[in-house]
Amino acid sequence: MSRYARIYAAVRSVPSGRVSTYGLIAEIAGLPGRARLVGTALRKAPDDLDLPWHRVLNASGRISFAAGSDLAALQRARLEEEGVPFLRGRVNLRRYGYPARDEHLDAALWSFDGSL
DNA sequence: CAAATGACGGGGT
DNA sequence: AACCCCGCCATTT
Repeated sequence: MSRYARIYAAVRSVPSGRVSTYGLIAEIAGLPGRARLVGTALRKAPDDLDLPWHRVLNASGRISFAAGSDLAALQRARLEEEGVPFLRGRVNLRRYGYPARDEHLDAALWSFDGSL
């Protein structure tokens, strides 16, 4: 399985109404420390894959697209649409982050491997 | 092949 | 919080 395929699978594992981060997605995909690669993979992702790319934020809970850009507006709109609120331009990862503190990373890894 | 680029992240100021 | 700076590394010039 290619690195991109694992990244896409990890992105698909983020539930609606929750958000993850580039770094966490990389870790779940078995590519620790390669947050930038997640961005590269999402940029190159074919549209027909229908990935929930909008659920991936940076480590500060902020949208990584330039403020005011169309993509930034779309990402925020899609997140708010599924119940993820923004406070002063950022999402509270404590509440909406996936995997949450009690949903240990090991558990996320396990379910990820099982849903391949 | 060398240099630049970037949907990142962490540490320091 | 807001910057700045630097390490990271696959991709693209």
